[in-house]
Amino acid sequence: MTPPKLLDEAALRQRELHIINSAVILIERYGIENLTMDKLVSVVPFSKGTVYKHFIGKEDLLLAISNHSIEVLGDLFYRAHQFGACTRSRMLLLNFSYLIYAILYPALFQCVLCAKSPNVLGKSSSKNIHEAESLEGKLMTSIHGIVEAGLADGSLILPSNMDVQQLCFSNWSMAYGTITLLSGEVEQCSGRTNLIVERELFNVSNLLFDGLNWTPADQLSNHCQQLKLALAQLFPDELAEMKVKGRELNFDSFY
Amino acid sequence: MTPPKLLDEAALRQRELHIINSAVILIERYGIENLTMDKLVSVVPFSKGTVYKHFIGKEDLLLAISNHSIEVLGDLFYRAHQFGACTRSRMLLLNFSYLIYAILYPALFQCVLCAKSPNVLGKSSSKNIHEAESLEGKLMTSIHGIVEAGLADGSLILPSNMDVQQLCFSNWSMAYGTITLLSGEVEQCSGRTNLIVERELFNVSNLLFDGLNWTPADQLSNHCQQLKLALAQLFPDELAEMKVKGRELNFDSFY
DNA sequence: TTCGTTAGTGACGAAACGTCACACATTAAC
DNA sequence: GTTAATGTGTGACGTTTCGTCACTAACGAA
Repeated sequence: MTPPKLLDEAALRQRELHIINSAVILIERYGIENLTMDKLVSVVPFSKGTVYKHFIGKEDLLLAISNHSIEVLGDLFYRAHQFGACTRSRMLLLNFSYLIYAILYPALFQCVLCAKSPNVLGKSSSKNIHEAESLEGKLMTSIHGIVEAGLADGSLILPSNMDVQQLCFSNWSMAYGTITLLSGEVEQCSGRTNLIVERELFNVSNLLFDGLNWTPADQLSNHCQQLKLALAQLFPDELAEMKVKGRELNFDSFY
Repeated sequence: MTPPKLLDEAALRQRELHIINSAVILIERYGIENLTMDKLVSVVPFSKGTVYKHFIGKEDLLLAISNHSIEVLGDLFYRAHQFGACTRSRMLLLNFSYLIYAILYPALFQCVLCAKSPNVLGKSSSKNIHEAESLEGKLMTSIHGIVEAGLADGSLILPSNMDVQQLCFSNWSMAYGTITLLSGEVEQCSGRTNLIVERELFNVSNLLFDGLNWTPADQLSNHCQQLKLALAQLFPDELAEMKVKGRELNFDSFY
């Protein structure tokens, strides 16, 4: 007796996306802290049992959303990576693509942050955990690519005590810290009233690049103007979406 | 009829600390994801109603733990701030005190990270939220102090397009990102197998300081040796505790 | 048509949260 | 000492959410 295959991969995948999208909408509307499986089930044209066929639990669902989000981010990174500009500019663009992402898709960004907590990882399927690892690796390849290009054309020289991975991580952790603390999705507290995330990201990035002697270390006003133009070229749709949302990047307050 | 005051502040505060400490022990043993109010109540010599007199809910308790943790961290920062060394070294020491804290008190560090999520802040009492703001401000004063000292003695010059707060934030976000991503408490995923948190923190800090032209930019091996000695002087108890835990800072793999 | 397998369902039990009606303690007044 | 009034402490209980599982429906092969 041959076990019949009734459901194809594609349909399953599509249903999974449907559930994920519905969950994201709920998160956008009511906040991630109020997402419950019962609410999700009531919104989705499937029963609880079916939803639990796809995700072993609420946390597994969150991780799946996070993975989906990282794919979106990966696309932005890739575009920055292959843009036609000097390597230092491209890395700056990549950092700003991260910021655009955090501002434009706050719910997704939040899911990614939440998915890093042991709370979530500890209760997720190994399948999704592995996928998360793989996807994050993908993100890193864009960063690696820019660094390698910089090393190749001599605009960047590896510090004697660091390898490529460490250098990539420096940039990543810096951008991560800045955006996480200032993007406003992690609710803001103390005296940060005068900090503007786009300006600080610009400053911190350039400080790091200067520390690396990454050339060309343009005059700052040039650099900023250049960034503005490149972003308009690289992420026209995203910038338009931001305009609709009423949260445009503000480059005027830089000096 | 004068309303009688039966309970003094001190007793209340002491009981609150008792509850907080019990919760921390539960988190250390079973993980933050498995902390439940029922378990906590069963461990503590008070009833549920009493516990809920102190904290309006589970999230409020987490924020209270976070606040308590930030006090501990504030002490480490303060010691780094007033150490007798050049300002650049002191900032590096401060960053490392942050790392020591994250390694030594993983449960506390985790609570602080969790408390930043809207999940928690959205359900906490305004009293604790305000306290969180105030405490974080306190942390910042140690960082500010070092920067101001550097500016005063000329070892650090403010970049033309940045103010003191922005400069402080640069260091903070950088250290935050590095330690958060690598300290191992936020569960690690992808190809970070070759990254060693103490080494990367050292590198990223120095890159940032170099970008700022923060003097003296010692020869690296010197700087590292100096760091090791200063840490032993500043945080002898903490380093001893780390030894007991079997997780000593490893300075040998730096080059 | 029948049988075996797979997909889908939603009622249900377990677990956790937070509340509240009540009990107990303390002080003030007489 | 008794009573009244208010502060403090309790844990059983109602509610919400989670995740399961016994059952039904749908489908394909024989």
